[in-house]
Amino acid sequence: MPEGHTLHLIARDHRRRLGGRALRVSSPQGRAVDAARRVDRSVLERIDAHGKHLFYEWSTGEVLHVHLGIFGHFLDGPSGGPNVRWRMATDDDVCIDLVGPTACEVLKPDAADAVAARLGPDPLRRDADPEVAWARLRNRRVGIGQVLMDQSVFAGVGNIFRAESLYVCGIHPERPANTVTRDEFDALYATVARMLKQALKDKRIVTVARDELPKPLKQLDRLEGRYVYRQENCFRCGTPVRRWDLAGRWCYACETCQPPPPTAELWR
DNA sequence: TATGTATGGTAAG
DNA sequence: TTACCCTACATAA
Repeated sequence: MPEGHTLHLIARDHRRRLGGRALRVSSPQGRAVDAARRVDRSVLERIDAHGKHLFYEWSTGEVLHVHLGIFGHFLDGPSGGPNVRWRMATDDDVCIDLVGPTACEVLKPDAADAVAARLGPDPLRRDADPEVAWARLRNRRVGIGQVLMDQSVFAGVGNIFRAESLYVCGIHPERPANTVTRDEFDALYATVARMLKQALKDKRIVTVARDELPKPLKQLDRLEGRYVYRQENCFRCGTPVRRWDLAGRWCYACETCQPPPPTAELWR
């Protein structure tokens, strides 16, 4: 159930424990047996996180592509359960199991590149280029809230970072993307980048600025430390937070701090 | 114990 | 636009 920073944490952990070693790869569940056989006993040379996607490069030249989706997660194995899609183990003590992923496939380099090429800039990566995001969003008429969640525009942004970054920038999610100014875009990109980096450092998502927090980080409940995401009232002004369904996902906004565009009001 | 919800994305229609 | 993937967790009963 990750947003982008989680995948970078996983990549970092797997790099440390599995990187550079010949691994025993299997699919106890049976669903990816052939794929596992193709890389079994080869060396895991490189692990890359791009947005919510993970890429594992093997000495065979092939690439394992993983996307966790809502349900997917890694756990330290061997877990014994019948639902392990993918297992990577060293000869000694490390065993990492993958359960319930949306994607778990072994690809040729070209195909893996094609997956990565569809993704927009991930602010947690050195190669992230904001201009790509700007170019992909500036002509779109749908709400900026929808565009922010589009992984081909911003890679790594999920529902929490969407709500919180738009809040911080004072932009309503229903503002058509093509009405977002260059200055607003720059602020939005910088905000998303800052939030992702902070979450990477904290290993959790606390978007409220440190000097606004009412109590120490460690004492914050799971849902605290957010301005509007899953909040009853706006953190700053107390206005009841509006929640509505946007393309199948809950969207949150404070319509005092984030003035709705004129067109949105006509529909209400 | 049962039920509902979720930080996501794809493929089918 | 809908169905699906098919887990973990919180809350209700």
